Amino acid sequence: MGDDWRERKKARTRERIQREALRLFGEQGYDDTTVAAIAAAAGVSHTTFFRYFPTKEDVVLGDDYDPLIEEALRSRPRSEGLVERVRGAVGEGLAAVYAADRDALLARVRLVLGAPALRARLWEQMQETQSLFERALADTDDPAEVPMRVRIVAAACLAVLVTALTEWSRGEGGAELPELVDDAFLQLSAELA
Amino acid sequence: MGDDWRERKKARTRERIQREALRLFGEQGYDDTTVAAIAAAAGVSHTTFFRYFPTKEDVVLGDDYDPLIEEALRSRPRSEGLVERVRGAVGEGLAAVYAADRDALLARVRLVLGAPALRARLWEQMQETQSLFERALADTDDPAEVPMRVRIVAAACLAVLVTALTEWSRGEGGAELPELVDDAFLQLSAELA
DNA sequence: GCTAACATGTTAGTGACTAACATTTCTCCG
DNA sequence: CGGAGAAATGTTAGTCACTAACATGTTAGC
Repeated sequence: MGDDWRERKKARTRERIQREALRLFGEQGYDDTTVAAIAAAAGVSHTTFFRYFPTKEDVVLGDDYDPLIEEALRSRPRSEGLVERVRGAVGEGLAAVYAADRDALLARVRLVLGAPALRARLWEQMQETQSLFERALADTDDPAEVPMRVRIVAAACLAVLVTALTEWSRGEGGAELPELVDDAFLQLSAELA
Repeated sequence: MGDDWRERKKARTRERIQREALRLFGEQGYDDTTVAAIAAAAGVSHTTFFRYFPTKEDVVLGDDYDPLIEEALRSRPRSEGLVERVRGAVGEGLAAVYAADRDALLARVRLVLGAPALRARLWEQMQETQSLFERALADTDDPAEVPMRVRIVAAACLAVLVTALTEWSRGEGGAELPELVDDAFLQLSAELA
């Protein structure tokens, strides 16, 4: 039971660090906020910061959307085309996240796309997401079994997704994300018909 | 005329730094090679290194392929579909580079895809290439004028290109790059027809 | 209360990168 | 030829992300 208390305390510390970090990033920008400053604001030492977040980028980039999307992807009927399956699954997963966290999500996307260091890490993270897409679409767990065709579609879909996210983050409150994403996939399909 | 000599000397120094860097990267890996070691091997100080290359990554990532592809893209007939234009232009540009530099290119691609830090920068560079693709395809110089449809296609095409490059770099000498790239574009088109 | 586990802090280091200033190396002109 | 002035290079010292070693505190369970 003491473990519970410990875990709760750690979780609170983690959240405090993240909250202060995001606040400072918003106030002075990502690059101009040092890890030392975040640690100080959260009342911990910089080593503690790194014990909770392996890198400065991880404070912003960590999320758990992947399992959600994988689940949605795997449960799509195989009768649909590959792009169609991705479009459906992403739309589904997105709707949930979007309804709950729209504003926070927008702030985060803007932060990430605005800071080169974060953008770079985003791509790296996307690579993992893509690998997950591929395995889900190819219905396997072994990356080596994924056929080229599926890899190509997965790569293209992820790229389209990022394009929609970018558009959303730049938009002046005009279009909403789920709609933008859906449109983007449709336009990709339309282009080649 | 003295300027000529100066420029030539600078060019030689630059090449010496790059050559030593690539050699060391090959021997001990990217991460385990410090800038100080590269500078020492090239017989310069580390500040001089940074005067020639703004970052360690730039030693590997700089190339001049973009203007080549832009030229090829802009001179394609507008009657073709967007993907078709990209496929043609990339194929054209690639053929030239490939014929001259195949082995060096392969080594470079392997190095980049194998080192996370380099991979991250590659995406950043790709973003610029994508912006160039978009403007060329949309026949404009103003990024704001590029329609969403073109942005989507450009993003998808770049993603497909990288997928082909990845496959090539992993391949055991099997398929050759121009062929892989061409196939990849065709498979993208086929998927949506 | 005592002790062992665990979280945190301190200190010192590495490595990429920058800025300020000193030094060398040319170039060009008188 | 020789010296003024520019351009390239070196030296030094600093910042910042991140790591490792070790010390200190804090809690858990007996």
